[in-house]
Amino acid sequence: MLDPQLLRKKPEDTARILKTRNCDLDVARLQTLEERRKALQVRTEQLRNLRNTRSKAIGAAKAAGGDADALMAEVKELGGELEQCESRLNGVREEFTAIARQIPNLPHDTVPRGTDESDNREERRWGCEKKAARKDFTPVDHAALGAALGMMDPKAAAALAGARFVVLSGALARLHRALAHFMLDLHTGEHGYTEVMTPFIVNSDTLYGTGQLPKFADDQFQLAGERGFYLIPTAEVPLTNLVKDRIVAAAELPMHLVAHTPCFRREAGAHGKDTRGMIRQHQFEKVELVHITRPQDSWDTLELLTGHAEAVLQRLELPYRVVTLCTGDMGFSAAKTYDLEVWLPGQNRYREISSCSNCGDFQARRMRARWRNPDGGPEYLHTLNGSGVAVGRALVAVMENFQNADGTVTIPDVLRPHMNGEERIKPG
RNA sequence: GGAGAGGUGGCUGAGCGGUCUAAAGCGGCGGUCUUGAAAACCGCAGGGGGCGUUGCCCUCCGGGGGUUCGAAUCCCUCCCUCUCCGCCA
Repeated sequence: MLDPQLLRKKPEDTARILKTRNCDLDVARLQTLEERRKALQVRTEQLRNLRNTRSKAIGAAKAAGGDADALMAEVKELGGELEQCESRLNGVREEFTAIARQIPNLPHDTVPRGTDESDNREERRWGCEKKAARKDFTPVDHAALGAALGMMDPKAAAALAGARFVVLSGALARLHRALAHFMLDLHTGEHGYTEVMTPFIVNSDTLYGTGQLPKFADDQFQLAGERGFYLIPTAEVPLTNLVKDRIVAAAELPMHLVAHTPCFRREAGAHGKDTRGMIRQHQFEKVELVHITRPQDSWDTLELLTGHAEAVLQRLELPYRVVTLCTGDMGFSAAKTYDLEVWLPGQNRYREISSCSNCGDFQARRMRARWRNPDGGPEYLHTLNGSGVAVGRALVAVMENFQNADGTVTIPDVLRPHMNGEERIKPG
């Protein structure tokens, strides 16, 4: 959520910036609501003050043994007007917040303006020599490789659950696990993260905190029943919400958290997209990095976080590039996002494998997550998150980049300790 | 699943229809004393919001709803915690 003061005091400026994010703000409506709110709130508080003082007078009169009938009649009448004012005020407030909670975060000054991914700005590339060196045969995609190895079975998964699931087996299942373990070891051992294991089911309040609700309800898997449970779409949700409704001590900051979790997504708007292979699944695993920082530290932290995600790809020797998402391509809660796109020879293109964002105080405001600033009062925290990295897509990338002409897959050096020291995955 | 007990400020914990403007203790901050520290004593301290912003006011006792002139206190409901029993990886 944006600072409501921004919407109240500078609606035009805010609307102009939001326009670059394909978001139209109804400035006139907001101003009307704000005028009504002001008048109603002042009146409501006056009435409440009157009621409180009169009610106390009744108590005092009764305690003194006097007669309070006249006062009681007066306060009863007052209560009627108060009730009316309160309900009108609530109506105005509800409409205001209903609008406010649908508004995306404001982009940082360094974010390129644009409408879609073609306007994203490439920052750098890594590993291109390696990419060029592997042109001695025509690479196939991971789905074909996996099928030939006999270790990747979308048909079996379809029979179990439906489309957009996969069954892995043998060395490929193990490689998947090895990737997750390698990433966790790297982030906890060398990058200083604290490993966290969280619920994979959360309530609606938690999803609201990170911005998935109310606007993106269609992307979530909701569980049947009255409890309002959802499967997490990413570990960003439980990790970030660890500070929900808290005022954390300065000494606790910054927080660096990592979790390996499954992620569940409806992929509601993606019919017919990436139907082959395991690029886009309803269930996938991800190692997620979350930072909770003081406001003054978040921009440096975004660079640090992105570096940690890049380190994963570098150790795996996977060619990639870093792009800054343009205003039109950014996620709802982000102020700035770097995507890491890994090279997939089977598709002959770069595909997203990590997304690192600084959300500023946007999520913190929704979560009421603050810290005690020694120089002042409580202040909203800044939150960042990044994939470090998507495990399923990392498996795809390793398979396609490390494939050999004979259909085998060489195991990257850093994964071999997790693979019984094996050097290759062969059919069998 | 059955039975019961609870959710009050950073923590412990009193209050159970009207000076609650929430006792008291601990912890915290400031001061007195001291070479320094401790002890003792004195004082200050929550979050959110509004407005005519040296100040005044509203709101918050797990969430929501209700009763009442008035609710931390009574009623309904949901959530959470704890104890005992049963079941269970």
